[in-house]
Amino acid sequence: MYKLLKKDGSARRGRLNTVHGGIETPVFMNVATAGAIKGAVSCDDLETINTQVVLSNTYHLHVRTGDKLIKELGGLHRLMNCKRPILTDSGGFQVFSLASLRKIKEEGVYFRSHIDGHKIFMGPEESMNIQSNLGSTIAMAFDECPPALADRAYIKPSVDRTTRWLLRCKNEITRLNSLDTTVNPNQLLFGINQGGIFNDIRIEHAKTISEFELDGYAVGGLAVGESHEQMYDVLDNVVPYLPQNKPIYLMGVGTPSNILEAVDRGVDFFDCVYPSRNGRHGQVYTNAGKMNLLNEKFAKDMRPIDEVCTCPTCRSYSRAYIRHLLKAKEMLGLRLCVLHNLHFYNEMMTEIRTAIDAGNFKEYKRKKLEKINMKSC
RNA sequence: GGGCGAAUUCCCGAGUGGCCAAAGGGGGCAGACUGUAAAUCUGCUAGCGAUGCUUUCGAUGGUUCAAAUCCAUCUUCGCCCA
Repeated sequence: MYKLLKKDGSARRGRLNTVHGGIETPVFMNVATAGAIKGAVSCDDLETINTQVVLSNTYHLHVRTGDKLIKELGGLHRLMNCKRPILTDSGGFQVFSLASLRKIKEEGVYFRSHIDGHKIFMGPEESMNIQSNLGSTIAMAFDECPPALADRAYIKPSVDRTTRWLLRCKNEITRLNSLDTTVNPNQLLFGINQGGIFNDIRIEHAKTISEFELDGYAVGGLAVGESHEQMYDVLDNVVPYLPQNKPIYLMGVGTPSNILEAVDRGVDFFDCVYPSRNGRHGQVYTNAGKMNLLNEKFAKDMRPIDEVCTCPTCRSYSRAYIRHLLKAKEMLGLRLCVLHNLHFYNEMMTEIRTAIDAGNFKEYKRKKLEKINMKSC
């Protein structure tokens, strides 16, 4: 399945083969929570922005429009007309982000729908069933993502429960994959390491889940309130204890700098709402730093967002035009920014892979960080 | 020609003697956002030597300790009658 092709320091070049095609790593997955990348980006657009993997969400698709219907329609790939691998998050993050609307129990989590308030129960088996119905390429284990600042007394039992849930996830997906009615009987399962910022809990948990022989391992519960230094420290400590012959996924991260630092610590998979959400809010990434296109200084700026960018947006449109569209609240403005940002991220991942292949990742990272942290914008 | 009504800070609009530099929108300016309850949220939006001072509610003059608010005249804009 996963092939580690080359190491450059701790940075890894690899390939994960799936039934929906190969994934060259390190990779940034483009977030399409509710079955679409927000900003009117279609699966056709993925070709022009170099997307390899799409990420969707168990909870959101279950609540609307329903995983059973999606299965009936042939699965999420068919529904979205997506020809690339799709990873589905398990709903574990919603245990964190919908904290005010849920109650955690041993059997699972009781949510109140953020749409209409009705009660929803989701445990490991439910999450696996939903993800199986969606037929995603990679399913994530159902975990609890506790807040970064939670104390030891909260984290320890939470992590232990996440471990018990992982066993239930594995058993359930094994059962589901064996049924002849399954949309994607080759669905992969990634487990998730937790432990807050407590390295001893993290390491112990990493060792435990390493024995589950999963298809990949994620580090979750980061970038949820702790500092960058704390996050990097956790990675330094935990990544070495995860199976090195499997892909390693840092969930929900992050900024371009975060990604460069995490690749340098052995991480292969990433996802983050930043490029899409920030794009919708007019903030775009360039090789000369971040830029808020809503700023007045771009009103007469007829240059493309990034002079060296080859994305569909930069090939045709100016900062002034996009600023105008954003001000006029035209959907096209959001779309152009999202396309640019995703292209920027995906392009950076290509550069990262090229650098690792060439054995000069450290040098590449140093130069890239210099560029993207420039304040000239 | 006569009658009635209205004029508020960039715009709309509340306020009808002191708690008013003046609600609330909009617009403008800036910031935030990390497995997306997020095309969302937050802050600022008369000026300044700034826990105070100055100028401001169509204009001018007046009443009052105190006026965006009361009075007079004027100007402009609506509506109605001729």
